[in-house]
Amino acid sequence: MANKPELMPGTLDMLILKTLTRAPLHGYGIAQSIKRVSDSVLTVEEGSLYPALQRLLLQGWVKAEWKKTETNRRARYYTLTAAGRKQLGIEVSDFQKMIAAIGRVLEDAQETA
Amino acid sequence: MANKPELMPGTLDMLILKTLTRAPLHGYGIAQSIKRVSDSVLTVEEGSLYPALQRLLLQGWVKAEWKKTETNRRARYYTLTAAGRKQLGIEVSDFQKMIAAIGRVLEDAQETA
DNA sequence: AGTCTATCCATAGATTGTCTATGGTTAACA
DNA sequence: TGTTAACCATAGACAATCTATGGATAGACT
Repeated sequence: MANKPELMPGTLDMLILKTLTRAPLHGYGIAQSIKRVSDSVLTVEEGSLYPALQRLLLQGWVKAEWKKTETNRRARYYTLTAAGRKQLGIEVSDFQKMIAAIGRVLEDAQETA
Repeated sequence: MANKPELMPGTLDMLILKTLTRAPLHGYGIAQSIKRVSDSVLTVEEGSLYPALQRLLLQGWVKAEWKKTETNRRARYYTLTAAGRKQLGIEVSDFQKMIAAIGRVLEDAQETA
């Protein structure tokens, strides 16, 4: 309870998949992108990122291949698969449903039973 | 990965605290209220609820007392404390910040680096 | 009288997903 | 030469949820 999480549990896979809709990226780049786009509110630690990528690979939602970066380094690039794109849709929809429901609880003044 | 969670991890304490801003309630009633207000999207299982209430008690965010319900049953009523009210404010604010950040990632078309 | 359902409490153990901590390689630059 | 940033990855700790279990009692129905 001492430290605030930098991420909402359960949303990481969705964030990664969404990030990959724009272009294939390596792990490090994914983490940077999420941080940048979220104005540094969301920070993906490497200890969360790489296990998550393994999960996504296993599920077949992304595929990976080793390449060279523009800076001449060896890196593993991840690409969204068709199944991954579909999964992203499901996750976004579930997420928005959840958020809306939580919103109803937070905003509710006095509901009628 | 087979079953979707009925709750977003990390939001339960907030939902409970919010529910108690309207009136003191017993555990069972809290769960019912959350379910009702959220149109059954959010379901708090008893195995999540009671441990959560213990946490909240320990933190001093709620206090409890045994009473009789209108239906003449023995139940433990929880009341929000001043500290709990403050904590709720913090959690809501953090939550909204997170949601906004996730929204930026999900909506983003093409950001400029 | 007996049984069923809903109301109410609570804990134990499994599971999941995050975190921290660790350890490694290599390009670029001071 | 050493330091930093870019990259990969795993192990183990930890937190929060779930499932499963167990119990008690009021009220309705048979």
